[in-house]
Amino acid sequence: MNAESLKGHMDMLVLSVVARGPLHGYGVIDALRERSDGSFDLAEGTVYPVLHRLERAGLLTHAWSESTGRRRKLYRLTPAGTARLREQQSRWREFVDAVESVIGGRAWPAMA
Amino acid sequence: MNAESLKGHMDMLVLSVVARGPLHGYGVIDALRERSDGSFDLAEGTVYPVLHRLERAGLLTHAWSESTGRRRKLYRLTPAGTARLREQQSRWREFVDAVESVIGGRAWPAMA
DNA sequence: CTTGACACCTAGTGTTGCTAGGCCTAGTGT
DNA sequence: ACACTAGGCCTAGCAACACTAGGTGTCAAG
Repeated sequence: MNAESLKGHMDMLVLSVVARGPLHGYGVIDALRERSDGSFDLAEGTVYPVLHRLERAGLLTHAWSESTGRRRKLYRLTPAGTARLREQQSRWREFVDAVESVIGGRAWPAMA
Repeated sequence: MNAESLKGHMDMLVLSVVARGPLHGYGVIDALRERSDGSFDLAEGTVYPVLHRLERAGLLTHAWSESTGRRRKLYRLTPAGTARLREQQSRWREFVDAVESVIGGRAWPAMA
């Protein structure tokens, strides 16, 4: 999957998977890879900065977990995060519709 | 429409409208605005660099037109541009599917 | 004779996802 | 004992990109 296509949509994707239940960084990566059927196979260096940014923005909070002896930073949505997710999903629909109507619309046989 | 969402998709959008027939810069802007029903209302400073980049990449060529007394740079697709457009559209489908299955998919496998 | 639409252009900015590294612990070989 | 992998966290710097804010010039309308 091309890197650039993700720009501007990462927040929504991360918020989406965290919305289903508390997750730590690695868990977010796994969830995105699995739910996208392998399409989104992100590096840690991609995901961690996103989590930090979202937390700084007040959309996520974290709590440390040591249960397994391994330290994990479990993130979950704040109410603002839930609201933002809903908003971004509706923006996403509009975006897809707009793109589809540009590339999809009927036209004279594309030539050249 | 948020700026960041467009990243990585501009090329496809511009190629798409030019594929319908030769267009100059302003024409591209108009076409995108109209076809997207106002969602994509781009500034010249956004579109011109894209056209130049696409031409440098061999996906577009231009010819000057002076017919109306106004100089216009009419762009059209090269064969490579047509191929790239097709490829990007199929990538677009995959991208949309991947995103949808992340945000849409049903919640955690109730998992026993 | 100024205003605004049309038509072109570019240097610089801010955001963003990625690369490439680093640190630490737990388990698995050998 | 030692190496190696996987899990888990992190950040500095890079490159791409869309946008801002400016510029030049023509033409029609008031």
